[in-house]
Amino acid sequence: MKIATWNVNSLAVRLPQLLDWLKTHNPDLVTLQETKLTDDKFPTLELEAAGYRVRAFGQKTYNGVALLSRVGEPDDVLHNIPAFDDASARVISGRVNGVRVVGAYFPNGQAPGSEKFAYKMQWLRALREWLSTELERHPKLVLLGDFNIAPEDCDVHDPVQWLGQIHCTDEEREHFRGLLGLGMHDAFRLFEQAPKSWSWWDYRNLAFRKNQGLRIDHILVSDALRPAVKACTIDRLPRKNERPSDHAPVVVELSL
DNA sequence: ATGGCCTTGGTACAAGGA
Repeated sequence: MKIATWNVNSLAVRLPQLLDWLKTHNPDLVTLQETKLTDDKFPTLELEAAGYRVRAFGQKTYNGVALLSRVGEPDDVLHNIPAFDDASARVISGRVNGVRVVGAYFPNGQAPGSEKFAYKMQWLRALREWLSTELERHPKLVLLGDFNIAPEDCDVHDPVQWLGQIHCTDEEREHFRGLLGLGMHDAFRLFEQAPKSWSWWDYRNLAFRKNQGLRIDHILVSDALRPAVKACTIDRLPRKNERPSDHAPVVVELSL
């Protein structure tokens, strides 16, 4: 079973690239972030024609997430974090083949000390509390998406420049470790990886060409799934497209 | 050099992203 996550930065712009990528990689489950589409504008027919069941949770202009499955209809589908009132469409979760999949677009946070940073911290607290109960109900759980957190200095092209900056603050990293503390594992780090592996590169400054990026898109698997994890990779190729998303897809392979 | 680019909304440039 292959599960993928991709922040497409507007599905209206990136749909052809997504369809290409699905055809090439045939993932069983996909979560998307920053679709930036209301559900009535979601390209459901095109994705169904590509073999996927489609669940979208979006809004105008910003945010927006989706869950695609070609291994059966997701059930128990939830939008956002229950008990956390949120104006943004950030989380979609569903159960497929006994696996709870939680696809999330974590808040950006803008800058430490800002109101948006405070919202990010509240959101992260609510996510962790919800996931701790969710894991009791669904031991086989995958949390994946754009976390907007670079967990360690090795996930940052220039840790000195990024010291204390958004994505790299101690508070954000503490929350990431808190998620691991629930019994989750960063699938990418279960394997030997090339140094300077990023999932996001700034559109500016030729950052991709210079490989100056961050690893902020992640796939966390629960204790119960860890033995099943066979590989985890970041696919840089779509970043070389003519009008790329600034994020690359991340893929995990499970023997399920 | 407190920015460089891309997307949206809307039709000029501001906001947001990361």
